[in-house]
Amino acid sequence: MNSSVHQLFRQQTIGKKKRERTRGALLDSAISVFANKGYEGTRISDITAHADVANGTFYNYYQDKDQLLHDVALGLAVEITGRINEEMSDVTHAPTRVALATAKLLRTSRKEPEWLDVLLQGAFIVPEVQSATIQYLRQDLEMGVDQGEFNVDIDLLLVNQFISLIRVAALVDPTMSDETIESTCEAVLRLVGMSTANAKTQVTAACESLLEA
Amino acid sequence: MNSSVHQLFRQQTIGKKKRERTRGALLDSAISVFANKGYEGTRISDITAHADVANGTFYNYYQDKDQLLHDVALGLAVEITGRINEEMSDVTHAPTRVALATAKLLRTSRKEPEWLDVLLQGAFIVPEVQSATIQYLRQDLEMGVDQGEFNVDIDLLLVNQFISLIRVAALVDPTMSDETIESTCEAVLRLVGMSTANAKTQVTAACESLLEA
DNA sequence: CTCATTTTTGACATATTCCTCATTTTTCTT
DNA sequence: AAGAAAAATGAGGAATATGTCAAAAATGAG
Repeated sequence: MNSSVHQLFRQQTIGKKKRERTRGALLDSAISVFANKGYEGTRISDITAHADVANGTFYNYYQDKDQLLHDVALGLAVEITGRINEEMSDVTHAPTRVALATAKLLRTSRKEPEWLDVLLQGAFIVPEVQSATIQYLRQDLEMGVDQGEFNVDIDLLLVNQFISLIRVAALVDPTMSDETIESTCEAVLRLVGMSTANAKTQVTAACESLLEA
Repeated sequence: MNSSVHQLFRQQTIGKKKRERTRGALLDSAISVFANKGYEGTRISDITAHADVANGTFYNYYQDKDQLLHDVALGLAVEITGRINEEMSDVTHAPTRVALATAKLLRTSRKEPEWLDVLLQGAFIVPEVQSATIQYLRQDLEMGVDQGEFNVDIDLLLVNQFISLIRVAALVDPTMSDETIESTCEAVLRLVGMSTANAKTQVTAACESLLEA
């Protein structure tokens, strides 16, 4: 059991009391199991087995799978969007921000495929996770419209279209090749109304700045 | 039980022997139950109850849920793509074809929301259904490139991006308002590299021709 | 209408998962 | 290191699902 590499939540609970450490183990295990079996397909016992704890231990922390998904996905949302936003704090050009954020997100998915998978599962099931996920994206999109770079109405449908393009990348190419990342970045820029040529230019620039970092 | 309105498969088996009629009832019921509970969430007993047959009857026709999903989704794919293609046999302008096909598909979803839902579930689970779904779409996309209207590489990723935009429409707005349909049509045209303005024009024209029909 | 054939039935044995809780084990403060 | 509090345990009862099959019912060809 517990062949995970990530240990996101366990990292966060080192030094804390036993209660928080076990919770971290459950959350980390949930990431792996949800990603591999899908939310519907996972059994409570899958998670406890993966976390190397007894069956009943689960119920000391959560009442059901829903609550666990909520915590896991929200934790991932905070972690991932937090990281990406921090790294882009000095970028003010909306197309660059969008291309960079998309590329960074997909890069994360290459290193930790389970994270994006579970985050997106959560975003489509738990409203609160959806809000958290959408929040920053919507800002950048509206910034792009204000800057005259994006030529499209920003509404709930568009934001969801955007997210679904991210999801498809992970689905079609789980290895998340550079090619897939670039194609996806270009696609999201076209979606928001940029020309193919313009999108290509932006993505090339953004990806170069990624390599430097 | 059996409050369905569609009866797609039962229509196809009127006059046939009992065996085919029962199979049709199971297939129609599967559409409703898969759509409402999701593939993973449905139990064999949900389907037999909905079809007003005994539990064991299911096993006279299928060995498991997978086979049923295969038949249901493939049947829907054939039915839906067949209808749409027939209605567009005289349209040779690729952007018009793509806008029209998208609008027609989403119109179908407005009248029979369960059809598109189950078709797409199948397309993401059963490879054969995915092929059947992609087939015509890919032709039209390549035609658009040849005609110099679409400015993008047609690959598996793009086709899946296209399909995911369809799916999002059904997810965000299950009532499938005219606004959602038009927005989605415009989005798919932008995805394949058309300008926002150009996409709008094409969609307006296509939707007008829909109203005439 | 007859009756061989086809189809349906539903109780049942098997299997899975959920969730509880009395007991045991571990933690960690003093 | 002691011992009260916190946490983990896992056996087992309740609930639900699966797949089988001998018997009953319906079908439809002649």
